[in-house]
Amino acid sequence: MAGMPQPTAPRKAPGRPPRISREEIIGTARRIVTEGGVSRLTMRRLAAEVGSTPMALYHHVRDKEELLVLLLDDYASRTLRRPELPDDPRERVVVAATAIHEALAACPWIVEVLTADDLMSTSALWFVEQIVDGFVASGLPLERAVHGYRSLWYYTAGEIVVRTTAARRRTDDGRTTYREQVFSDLDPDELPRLAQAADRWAPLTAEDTYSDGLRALVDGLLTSR
Amino acid sequence: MAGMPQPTAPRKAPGRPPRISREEIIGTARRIVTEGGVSRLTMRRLAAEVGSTPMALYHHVRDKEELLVLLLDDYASRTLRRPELPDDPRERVVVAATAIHEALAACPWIVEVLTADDLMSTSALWFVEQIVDGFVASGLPLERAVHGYRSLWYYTAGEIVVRTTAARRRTDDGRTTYREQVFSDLDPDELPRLAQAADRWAPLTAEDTYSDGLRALVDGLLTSR
DNA sequence: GCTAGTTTCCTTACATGTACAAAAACTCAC
DNA sequence: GTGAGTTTTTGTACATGTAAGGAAACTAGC
Repeated sequence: MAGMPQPTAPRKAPGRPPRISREEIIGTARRIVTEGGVSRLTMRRLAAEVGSTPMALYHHVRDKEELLVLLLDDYASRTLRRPELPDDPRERVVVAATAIHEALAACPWIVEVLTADDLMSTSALWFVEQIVDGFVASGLPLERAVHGYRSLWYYTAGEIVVRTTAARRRTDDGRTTYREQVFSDLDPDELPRLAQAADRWAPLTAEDTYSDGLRALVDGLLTSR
Repeated sequence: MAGMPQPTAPRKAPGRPPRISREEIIGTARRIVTEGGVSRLTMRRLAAEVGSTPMALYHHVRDKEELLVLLLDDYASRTLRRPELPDDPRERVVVAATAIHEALAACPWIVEVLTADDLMSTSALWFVEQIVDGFVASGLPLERAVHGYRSLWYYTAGEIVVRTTAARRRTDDGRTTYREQVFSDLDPDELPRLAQAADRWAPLTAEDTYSDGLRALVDGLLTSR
């Protein structure tokens, strides 16, 4: 039995044996991001850190965007913890959506990836299941339940994308933005409500109203017929 | 009167006279985008088309992102038409939000810019006013009305960003995505609802349910206290 | 005219994502 | 062993956004 192939794997695959793996790439990418932020994550740096060349990465990952999606899935799989769900199906939906939102809001990089059409990390599927099931248990037909989940996802992804981008713009530079300037000279005759709210606009839009809107959306989805 | 400065402008500004203007830049950028899509819009091409150099653009525009924001405002100002608004304040909100959504959905470039914290083109302010006013007229205090508008914006921006990105991914390549693959082998015991909906998932999520979700959100915002 | 000051523009340079093609490292059939 | 086939890696090259510094074109004061 001495001439046997490696005991761990029969070793049949032809071609040049890989020196790096997708897992290694993702792990190193995660380290780079947690250490220095997502802006430090370049294909060249990543390649250097795994001891390879930039183009070698492209045999394990289609492009940088896919790498970020994989990073998001990786992140979700290791931070998403299933919460205790209440019995009331409506509350179940709210709690599951809030859990997703909290996890995503805590990792504000990957905003670009949030534009994925779904949160389809395997570990996130449980949450999607709970939401859809909560809708069904509340009386919605399955089709409406899926649509309801979609609406929640639009709202959740939109909230995070909009808020983190706004925050990024604010820290980028202290220059008066075009938008602030628009608000300073409003015509109270043409736009009375906005003029009325003008000075309170910035603090108002800075408030965290995610759960308010979420509850409203869930309520609306469940009562409309 | 022969030695007078130009009749159009007294000409007092010191410094080298500009050869290009922000308006010219935006106009040319709009032409490039409408002719060849947003992918054709590079700083170098834009500079060439206005007869200048790339870096000269940066004296009229902070960076490419600001250029895109300006393009969006430009687009909004010339395509947003104020619709007839119904008397019922709730319907007013729905109609105004739908108008914004339609205009934005029709121009799927600028997805990146949609992540702006608001739609603050001057021409869009009227719509924001109608939404806020509709909420107030329905009995919400101003503060809640502004929050309501915010929720609508999250939902609307999220819908457009998610949907257009999904569409882009689909046309990019016909390869089986990771997400499709996840759905093909679901454990019906752990995720019964998803397994139940699995084969219908793609068509279901392709349906346009914006107005359903919008109505639900508005209803929820108006009935919750 | 000349100099100083100001604004706009241009040249050069760099970091980045990634296309393309060739080289390298392996398996298998002979 | 040799050659064909396959997969991974590498080297080179290009387009892009944009930072940095200097040149150019003007005005105002002398």
